Amino acid sequence: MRLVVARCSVDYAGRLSAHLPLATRVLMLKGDGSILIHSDGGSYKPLNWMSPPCTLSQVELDDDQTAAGVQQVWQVTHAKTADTLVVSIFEILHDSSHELGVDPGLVKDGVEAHLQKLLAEQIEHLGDGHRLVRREYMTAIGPVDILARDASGGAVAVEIKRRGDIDGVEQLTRYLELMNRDPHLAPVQGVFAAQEIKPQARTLAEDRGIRCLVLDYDAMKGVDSGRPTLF
Amino acid sequence: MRLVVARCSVDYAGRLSAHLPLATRVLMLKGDGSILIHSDGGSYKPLNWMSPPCTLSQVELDDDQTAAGVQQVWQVTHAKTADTLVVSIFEILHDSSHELGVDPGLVKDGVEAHLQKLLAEQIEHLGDGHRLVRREYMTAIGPVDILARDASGGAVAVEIKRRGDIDGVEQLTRYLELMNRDPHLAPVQGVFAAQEIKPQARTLAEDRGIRCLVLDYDAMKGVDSGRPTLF
DNA sequence: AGTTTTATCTCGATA
DNA sequence: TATCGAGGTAAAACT
Repeated sequence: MRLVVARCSVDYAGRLSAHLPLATRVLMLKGDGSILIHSDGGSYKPLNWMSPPCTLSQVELDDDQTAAGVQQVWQVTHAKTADTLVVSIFEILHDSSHELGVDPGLVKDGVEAHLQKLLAEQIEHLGDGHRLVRREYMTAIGPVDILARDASGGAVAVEIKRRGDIDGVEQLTRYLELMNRDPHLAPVQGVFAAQEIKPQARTLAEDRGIRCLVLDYDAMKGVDSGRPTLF
Repeated sequence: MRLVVARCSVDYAGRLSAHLPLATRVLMLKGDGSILIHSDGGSYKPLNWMSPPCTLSQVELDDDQTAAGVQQVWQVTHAKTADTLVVSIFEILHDSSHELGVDPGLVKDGVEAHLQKLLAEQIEHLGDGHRLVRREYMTAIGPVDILARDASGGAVAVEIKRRGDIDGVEQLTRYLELMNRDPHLAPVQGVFAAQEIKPQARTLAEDRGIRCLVLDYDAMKGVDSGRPTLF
């Protein structure tokens, strides 16, 4: 990631043509070759940009550009569509590079968070006599969605997904390994709960002694907070 | 404009809830209070953000946060919707501020301009034997989009709109009145060209002897600059 | 100013 | 891999 603050003008030719007159702006050059041109306002959308996959190259200046005071010209070309972005730099006011590494990415909590809340409230879905210990039970490698105790007092760890895939089973397996080393918890029963569980995930889970539980989101919503559905 | 590179985690609560685990990212703080959180990849869309109008405030740390190694917590709250973005900063790797000034903004060759360009290039859409005199033909009350000559040399004035409404017909009528006073041009035939022509506009135009022409933008784009479409 | 349409849309999910 | 639909859509055009 390279951050440049510069007086520049920009020309884009692609799906449409666009031009940015000379002004001071922030240029964000990402590791994948893409570039964003931001002003000090507006929304998250840049004034102009080039999406990956693309390549940036520095262009030789012609006499007109030199006479106009241009110091550098960057040409960013899209690998597939041949869209081009030309940045004419008149003055660089700041220039720094930073190693960011790969981002773990955004975790969206919509239905999944709601499912967790509902199952915690309606813990009887796990089986008769179950009671909630806590949501987001913290372990060294992250929080387990729900920790409960069954009728005989045995620990139950629940991983909740909207769509139950193999990844979710692997995740729960890691939690179970860790939790089963804790003498206060072991033995811990695993429950993989989801609105829909893929056959492969179910096979893997059951092979590992993890119980699968399909949740009916709408039905659980209907008795949300103990208030039965009106319809 | 303040640029910060930091190890941080981010939580957003608004229309949805979202969480960004601890990682190194770029924080762009704009003059209007808005904030963008970018990783070193993806497209122009930030991982997370807050749009203006919003305010940023620094929050006191609680014991848990201090114990976890948090150095600063920023809370950004939207002025209207009360959406909040909480940035927990563990380490600041870069921090710089820059005066950018007001941006003159993007100049776009929009769709209407593009339609004009396309029709000028494909002037045969006006009819066999037509040839372009010039685009943006200047008159005392403003430029006519296209001036052409038909097969017999008669002047043709074209008004182009994306959506052909009565206003456009009135506008063309004024131009025609003026141009028909010019002995070098008169008599001038009017053509009202648009992607879509409203029935009222068509009725008015034809009542005034103005020809209506519906343009197929996509088809015209397909032969843009003489380069035929590949599909 | 409120509403509708567009977008260099982006982005995820699905067949 | 192409296609479809939603988006914290945002932003422009139109009523």
